[in-house]
Amino acid sequence: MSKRAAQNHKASAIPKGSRATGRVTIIDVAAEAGVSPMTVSRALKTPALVQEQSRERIMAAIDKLGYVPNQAAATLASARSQVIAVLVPSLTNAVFIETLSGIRDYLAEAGYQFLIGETGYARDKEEQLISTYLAHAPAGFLLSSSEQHEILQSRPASRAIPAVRMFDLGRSNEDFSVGFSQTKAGYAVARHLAERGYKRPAFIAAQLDPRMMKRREGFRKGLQDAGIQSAVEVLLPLPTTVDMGAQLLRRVLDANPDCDAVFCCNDDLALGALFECQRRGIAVPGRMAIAGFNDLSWAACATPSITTVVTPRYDIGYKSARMLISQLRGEDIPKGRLDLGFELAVREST
Amino acid sequence: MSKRAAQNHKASAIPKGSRATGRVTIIDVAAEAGVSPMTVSRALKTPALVQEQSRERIMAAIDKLGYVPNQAAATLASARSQVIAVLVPSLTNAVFIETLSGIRDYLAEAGYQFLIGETGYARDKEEQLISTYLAHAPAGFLLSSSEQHEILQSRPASRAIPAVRMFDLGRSNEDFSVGFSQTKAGYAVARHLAERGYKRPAFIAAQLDPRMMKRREGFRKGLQDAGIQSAVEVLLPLPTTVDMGAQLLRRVLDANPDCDAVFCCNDDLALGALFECQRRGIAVPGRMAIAGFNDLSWAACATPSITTVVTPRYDIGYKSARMLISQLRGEDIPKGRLDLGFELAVREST
DNA sequence: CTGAAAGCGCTTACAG
DNA sequence: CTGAAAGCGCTTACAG
Repeated sequence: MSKRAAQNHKASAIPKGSRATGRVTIIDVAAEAGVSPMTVSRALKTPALVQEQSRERIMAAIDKLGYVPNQAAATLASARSQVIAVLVPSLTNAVFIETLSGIRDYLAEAGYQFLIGETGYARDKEEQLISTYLAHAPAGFLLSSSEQHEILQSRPASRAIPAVRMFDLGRSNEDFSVGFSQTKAGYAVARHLAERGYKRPAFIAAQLDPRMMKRREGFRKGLQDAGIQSAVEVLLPLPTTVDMGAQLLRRVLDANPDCDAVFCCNDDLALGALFECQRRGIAVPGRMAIAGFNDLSWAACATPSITTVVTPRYDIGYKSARMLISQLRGEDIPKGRLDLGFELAVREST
Repeated sequence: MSKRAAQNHKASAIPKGSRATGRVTIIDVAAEAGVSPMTVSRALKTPALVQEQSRERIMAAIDKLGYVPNQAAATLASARSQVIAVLVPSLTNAVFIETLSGIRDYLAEAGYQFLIGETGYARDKEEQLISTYLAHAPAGFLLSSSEQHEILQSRPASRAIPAVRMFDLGRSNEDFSVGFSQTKAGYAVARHLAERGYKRPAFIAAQLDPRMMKRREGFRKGLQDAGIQSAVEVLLPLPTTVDMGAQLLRRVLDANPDCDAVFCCNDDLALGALFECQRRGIAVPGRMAIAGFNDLSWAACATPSITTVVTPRYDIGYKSARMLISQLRGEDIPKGRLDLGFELAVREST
C-alpha cells in the first residue's frame, strides 16, 4: 500500500463529526508495527530501551506511513518543549546575527528549535519578552542582558527554566554566562593607541547600552594608565549606522580639532568615520587614526584596513547554546563564567 | 489571597504521584470567576461572544492567578498553531534581516510567533526544512524561493497550509507572492549606465542564485537595447563578502582593462570594489563607475556615495506576513502577485 | 450568551 | 523489554 493509499484508507475511516485530523499518529504506527503506542514512543525517544527487532519494524512503519511526530502533543504531555527562546538586542546588527548562527548550528545538532525576540537594547523589553515566551513553555532561555530577571528567579525549583547570559560575563559565579570582558577590550584599544604615540584620542558611541559603557570605561582607564588624556567623547543614544559614524566624527572634530585618533565603539561607526575623513581629505592614519570594534566583514579590506577588536560572537552563540543544553540534559556542569576572550587586530588605520 | 498564596494553595492540593504541573489553568480561572472553562476560552479568543460582566470577572481572575495560556494545549486541541515558519536564504545578509524585521513587526501585531530556517540559497534545503517544520504544525509558511514545493501542494485541501513567496514575483497568479521584478531592476541599471555614457560596463556576482541570474538577464537586455556591449561578466559561486567584491573587480580589470563601469549584484560587492579602486588609485567614477544593489546602510554615505537599487525588503516582509495572515483569517483576498517595485538611487559613483 | 462531554496525540507513572 | 490507564490543558461540536 502506498503512502497516499495508507492515508486515504485512514481518512475514509473517520467517523462523521469527529475531530480526527487525518494525520498519521503514533497509534497508526503502533498498529502497523504490531506493538503498543508506548513502544513507538520509546523507540523514538530512548531507542536503547527497545528491542532491536521491534525498533526495526517501527522504523519501517514510520517510513511507510509517513509519520511526523506532533510536537504540541509531546510538549503538552511532557510539560517541556524543544524550543529555546533567544533574546538579542537587535536583529539589524551583524554581530547578533552571527551569534544567532552559532546558536542555530548548535541547536540544530541537538534537535532543538528556537524563537527569537528582539529587545531593542532595553532591559524592560527583555523582561516583557520573557513573560510572553513563557507561554510557549520554552526549554530554556538565551539572554543578552547581564541583568537578573525576577520572573525567572521566582519560579519554584522544580519548574525552573535554565538560562544562559551571552556577551557579558556575569558578575559572579551565581549563574551561567558566556562572553568576554568589554572593559578589557576597551582597555586594550587605549593601550594600543597610546603605544602608537597618539596623544589625543577621542571616543565615539551610539546605541548606548551597558556594554558600550564598559568599553568606554576600559578605554578611559587605559588612557589614564598610559598617562594621556581623552580629547573628547561623543555619545548619542541613537541607533548605530554607518552614517552616524560620519556625524559623530564631525562632532569630534568640531569639539577638538587636535584630535589625532578615534575609538569607535563598533565597526559601523568606524566605517562612517573613515568615509568622513576621505570626504574631508583627512589622511588616515596620518592625521587621524581609526579603531573599530567587532571585525565586521569590511574592516579587513577597507582602504586603509581598519584596526579593530575581533570578538568571538559566533562562538558566544554556539557555546551558550551548548551550555544551556548541557543543563537541560542534566549534565553536571559548573555554574560560572565562560570567558572566550577577544583579540586586537592591528591594521593600517592606526 | 496573593498570587503566590493562590498558587501554593493549588500546589498543596496536588495528589501524590499525579502529573499535575502546578501551573494555573483555564479551569482554575473558571473556578475563580464562577464560569465554565469554555467561557474562559471564549473570553480569550472571541470576547464578543461573552457577556461583558462575565468577561470582566474572567479578566480579574486571570490577573489574580497569573494565568498564562498553554500554547501547546491550544495547538493540540485546535490542530493549528500560532507559529509561522519563515525560510530565508541566509541570516548573514542584511537584506534578509530587514525582511525578517518586517515579518516580525506584522506578526507581533497579529499575535503570531515565528520560526526561522536558513536555506543556504538551496532549493533542496528549503524543501527539507518545510518537512521539518511541518512537525510544528505551523499556521503558514513564508518562503524565499520561487519554486513550487510538492510537499505543500500534495496536502488535502482541508489541511492545506497557506504559503506566501517573498522577493520574486510568482510566474502566474496561481499562488501568492510579494516582491519586485529582479529583471527590470537589472535592466534599469544597464539603462542608467548607458545614459551616463559608459561604454564597457562589467557585471560581477557571487552567491549565484536564481535572483542574481535574473538581475544579470535584465542587465544584459538593457545593454543590448542601448546598443552597447558588456565588457565582461565575472560570476563566482561563493558567498558574498566585501572582500569578494575586491577580488571580483581585480578579475574584471585583468580580463578587460578597458572596462569603465561595473554593476555589482549587491552592495557588499560594490563596497569591496570601491575599496579596491581606492587601493589602486582608480578614480571613481572618473575611471570606473560602480553601481550596487539593495541600498544597504553604507551606500549613501560612502565616499563617493554609491549608486544602487533601493529594494523594498522591509515591506516585502511586512506585506508577505500580512498577506499570509489574511489568508489564515479566511479573508477573501485574491491570489496573485504583489509587485512592490524598486527605485534606482543615482549617486556620485556613476 | 453558556456549558457538559469528548478528544487532540503524545508521555508519565506504574505494573508486569 | 513492553503495555494499559490516565492525564497534560486546551478547543471542537453540540445542545441548550
